[in-house]
Amino acid sequence: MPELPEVEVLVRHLRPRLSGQRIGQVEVRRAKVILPSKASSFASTLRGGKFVSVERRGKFILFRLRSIKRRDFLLLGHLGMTGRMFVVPKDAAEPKHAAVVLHLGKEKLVYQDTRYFGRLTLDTRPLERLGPEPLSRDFDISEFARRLKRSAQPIKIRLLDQSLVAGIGNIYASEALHLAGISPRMQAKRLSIGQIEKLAKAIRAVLKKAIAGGSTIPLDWAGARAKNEFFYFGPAQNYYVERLLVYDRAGKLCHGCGKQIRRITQAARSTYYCPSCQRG
DNA sequence: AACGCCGCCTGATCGC
DNA sequence: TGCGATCAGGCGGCGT
Repeated sequence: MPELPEVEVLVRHLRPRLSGQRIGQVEVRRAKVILPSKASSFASTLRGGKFVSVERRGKFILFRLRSIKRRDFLLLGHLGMTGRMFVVPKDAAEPKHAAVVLHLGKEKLVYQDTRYFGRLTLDTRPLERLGPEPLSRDFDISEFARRLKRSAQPIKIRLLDQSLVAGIGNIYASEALHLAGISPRMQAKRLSIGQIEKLAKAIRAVLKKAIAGGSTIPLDWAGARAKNEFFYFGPAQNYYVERLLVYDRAGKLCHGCGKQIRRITQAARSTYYCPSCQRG
């Protein structure tokens, strides 16, 4: 799942490749990903627009564009479960399930999404619901604690709520809880202040480390040819999946204590943890 | 208002 | 071997 680190790595990759480029023809191959815009208005709004900046907010990609009339507006991207973005030469073959193609002269930006859960849209309302950025100063521990204190849900489930903290998904929720030594099953309101502080630190540490390690996202489509395409990072040196501590490691040994990692299901999602290192 | 559950999608895997 | 059934999972929407 593309989460904050994957999106950050992708944004850093796209930024120099897109800034200053002007959009020509706009192809919407799968209309649902641009909802609620209509294909015609989406295309006419984008056409002629110039990329001014590429930023990240939570798991969203913010493309700031400047129209011919020098009016700035945002194009919002979300990768959902299986979304990818590639800047490739204009004549390059396209991957299966290319949902939107923005032509940029000698190149093109391809938004590909196997399951079409993602978005590339002019509707910026989803940003209003987001909680603080965990890697910025906006991430306030006392507010984090206050919100956790009023929930009886397991902490793992709470961490997936984007209005609590923006950008954490299924992978890094498990990873952060492991690093903090907290059981994913523990009710949010039962965490001590000490545990909450430890968790906040762990969240930041895990996300930073994943960004530095290149996260788990393939940026180079030509290189993404492994059996499980998502877990292949083009240039082999940045292959962060191998450094995940618990995620997708059921039955394998915990690096901390040597006992087996366990997989459980919470709210219909897989959670991985070490029952020995993460008690409570 | 917190919380559980469904539907959206496709591809991988499972069961017969 | 082949083919249909099942499952995964971010997130919005809806009902309680």
